[in-house]
Amino acid sequence: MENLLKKASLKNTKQRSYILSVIMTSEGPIAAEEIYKSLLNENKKINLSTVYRTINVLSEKGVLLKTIREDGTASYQLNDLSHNHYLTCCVCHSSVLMDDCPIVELSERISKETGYKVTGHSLQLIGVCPNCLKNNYKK
Amino acid sequence: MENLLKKASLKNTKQRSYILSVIMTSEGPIAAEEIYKSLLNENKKINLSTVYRTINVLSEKGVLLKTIREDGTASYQLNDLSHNHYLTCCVCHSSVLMDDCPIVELSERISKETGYKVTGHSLQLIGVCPNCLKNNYKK
DNA sequence: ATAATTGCAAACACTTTGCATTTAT
DNA sequence: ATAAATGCAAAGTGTTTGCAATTAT
Repeated sequence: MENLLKKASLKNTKQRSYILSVIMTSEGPIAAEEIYKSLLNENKKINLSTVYRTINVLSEKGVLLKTIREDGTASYQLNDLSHNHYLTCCVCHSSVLMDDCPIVELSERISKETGYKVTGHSLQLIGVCPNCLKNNYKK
Repeated sequence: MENLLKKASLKNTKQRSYILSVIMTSEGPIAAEEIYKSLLNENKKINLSTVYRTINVLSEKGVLLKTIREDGTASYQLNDLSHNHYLTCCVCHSSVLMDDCPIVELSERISKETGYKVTGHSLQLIGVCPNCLKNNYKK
């Protein structure tokens, strides 16, 4: 964890390690407010701005992968090979996590085509869940 | 265009057709505010709320594909086979359009696995553009 | 020592909502 | 006729920012 911070050339503060540990133990991509509340629950005092600033810098540095949910809130997870994406129902807004990511190969191809160094991505599938299908798209 | 509205069982109002025509002639995914300004430029009077309400309902009905940009603003395009995705630089926030979409096949597989009817997706690659690479990630 | 980070409060930007009026079916 | 859509203004929500105080190197 200190490694991650060093790699990003960021100072190792207790707030940052709190934030990282929440992200690392989270089931899926997690939003700023959720990180914040999770820390308050553990009696780790922190300011919400600090959470925002930290996840921003970490995702700019490529440590975190930023995914924006259908409602526009940003969520974050470690930028490793085993990260997840959501499939979200556009009727009832429920989500399921998909268990793999199809973008890895694509990234390399696009890198060559554009000259960009591709460091991450945001992917989310939208659909209608079985339940809403059954109820004819009624909420 | 009236077809699209009928398919979504929505009334055919002039505001809606204005909005659709802007989206159809746009280069890539376009945001609410941009649609709004584009219409004002053409002296088509419309309210920003109407734009928001229209694109929301159209994307819920699967007519539009909603993509959320790295800054959290939602952008919209027709949900057809030839839609585009962005590759955005996380340092200077410049974007390029990628010229195809790798998600079509994935969608079918996920449909079978989850029971969801997959109606769309949001994909965006994040990276560092050639220029920012050259400047060592400095803005 | 000093440059980076944090907390706080205030500002911001995008988006949504309630309600009265207008419009398409 | 009536249910849906629009305009307006006001509120909401997630996020960012300026600045003084604190902290890691």
